[in-house]
Amino acid sequence: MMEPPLSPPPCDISDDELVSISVRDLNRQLKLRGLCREDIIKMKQRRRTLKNRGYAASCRIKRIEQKDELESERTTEQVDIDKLASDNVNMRSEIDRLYQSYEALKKFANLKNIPLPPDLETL
Amino acid sequence: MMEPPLSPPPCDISDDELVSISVRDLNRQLKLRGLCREDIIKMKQRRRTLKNRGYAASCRIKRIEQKDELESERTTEQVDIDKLASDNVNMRSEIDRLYQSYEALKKFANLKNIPLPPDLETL
DNA sequence: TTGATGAGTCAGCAG
DNA sequence: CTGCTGACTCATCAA
Repeated sequence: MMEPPLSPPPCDISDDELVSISVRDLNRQLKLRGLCREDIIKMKQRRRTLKNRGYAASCRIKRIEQKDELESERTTEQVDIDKLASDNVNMRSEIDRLYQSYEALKKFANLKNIPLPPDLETL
Repeated sequence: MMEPPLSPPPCDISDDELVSISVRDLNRQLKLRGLCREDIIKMKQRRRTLKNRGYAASCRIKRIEQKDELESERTTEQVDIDKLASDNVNMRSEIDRLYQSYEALKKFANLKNIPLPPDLETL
């Protein structure tokens, strides 16, 4: 987007080269080409600025990724909740069904005047 | 942080005044003070820049709030999951307990040679 | 020095 | 014009 001034390169190193080269090699190149002190300082500043541009981009990407991650975790959790809630409903009717069966047996015993041992009498 | 140049105000309106005043009133003030065309343009640009500063701040705050919101929703969901899972465990043992009781009654009937009606015989 | 991030500036879009 | 947001620059902090 803002591929702006930064002042025209005082020397013919491209941005891509400049950011990827090591400081050591940069110094070597600069000496080799015989740049004046001012130009060397400018070149180093240009390098730092280019690096910062990259850092800013990473920072933005990271933010977006973290947001996406949070959202997908949220979605996953929602799925889990739905599953658990559905299991709960099923179990609740299972409990009811078992309870009714148990009560039916007790009622049957009562009808037939069959005494039950106390430990079977109660839940 | 960067409470920077923007060039010294070509006139004595403070930043706060300048951003809050309406365009209409600003024009009135500018005319009243008899500023030249250039200064008027500069003043309007300064106003736009100040507005942008505020917009940028809102934008950052909004981002943070949205992130916080996502995180708290995530926390809430996690609490829900824990509760549902715990209910689940309890119901599972409740089911087991009821099943054991039911089976105990049947075993008792069997022991006593009491025939059960078919609809009470099965779950 | 390197990398990350808050704040400010500008471009460009949407309303 | 107003407001928002992406990209860039700079200051500043941590490693």
